[in-house]
Amino acid sequence: MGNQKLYKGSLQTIILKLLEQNDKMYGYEITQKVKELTKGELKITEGALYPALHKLEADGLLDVEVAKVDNRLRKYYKLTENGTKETVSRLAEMEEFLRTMQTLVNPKFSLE
Amino acid sequence: MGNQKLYKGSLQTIILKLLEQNDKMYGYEITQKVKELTKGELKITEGALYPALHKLEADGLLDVEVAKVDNRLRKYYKLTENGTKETVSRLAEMEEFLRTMQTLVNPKFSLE
DNA sequence: TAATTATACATAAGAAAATTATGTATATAT
DNA sequence: ATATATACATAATTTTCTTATGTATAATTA
Repeated sequence: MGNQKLYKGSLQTIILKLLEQNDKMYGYEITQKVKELTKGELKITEGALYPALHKLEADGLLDVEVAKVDNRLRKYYKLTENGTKETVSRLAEMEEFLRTMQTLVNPKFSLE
Repeated sequence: MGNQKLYKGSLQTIILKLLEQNDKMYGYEITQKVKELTKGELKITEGALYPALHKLEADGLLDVEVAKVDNRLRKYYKLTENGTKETVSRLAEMEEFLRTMQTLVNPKFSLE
C-alpha cells in the first residue's frame, strides 16, 4: 500500500464492476470483497464507500433494497438498467486508462 | 477521453517517469510529450501541471533551471538524487496499482 | 462476564488534486 | 491584422478522498 491515492477516481467503477458480477451486494460486503480480491492491497473506507453508493443511487445507476439479517440492517444495491449500460462504458474507459498508463510508465509495451 | 478523472493522482508519477527518461524537460514540453505518447488520450492542463511541478520541487524531488530561448522563458526541471530514488518507488507503486486494477476489472487475468 | 472485535450503517471536517477561468507575454502562421 | 502556438502562473471551485466520529447489534476473547 501507500499508493492509495492512485485509486482516486476509480471507486465508482470498481463498485459497478462488482455489481455486474454479483447481481446484488451490500456495502460492507463490497469492502470485504475488494479486500479479498486485491489480497489486502486496496481497503475501501466507509467514508469513501457510502457517499459513493449514495451518489450512484442518486444518479439512477443503482437501486437499493433494505433487508434485516440477524437483527442487523443491510442495504442491498443492484444495477438499474441505466446502471448496466453505464457500467459497460465505465469499464471501457477504465481499460483505456490502464492501457494508456501502461504505455506511459512501461514504454516497452507501448508499440503493440 | 471522458475518463480524465481516472488520471487523478497519477500526474506526479507521469512527470517523474518522463524526467527519468529525458534528463531535463520544461513544462510545456511535458504537456506536448504526454499528448504525443498517449495519442491525444491524455491532455495535461496547465492548472494541473504547474502546481504539480512546484510541489515536486518544494518536496526536493526536482531541481529547476531557468533558460531563455527565442526571447521566451523556459524552466527546465530535472530529478534530484532524492527524486531519482522516489521515482523508482513511485513507479513500483504504479505498476502494483495497474496490476490490481486489472485484476479487479478483468478477473480473467487475476490468477496469473 | 467484561471487553474487544466484527458487522453494518452514516456523516462531517479537512486535505489533496484536479478543472475551469483568467492573466501576462512573445513568436509564428494565416 | 488576427489567430494560434509557445511558455509561464495563479485563483476559485469541484471532486474525491481520508480521518474522525457516531450509532447499534453480534460474536469472540480475555
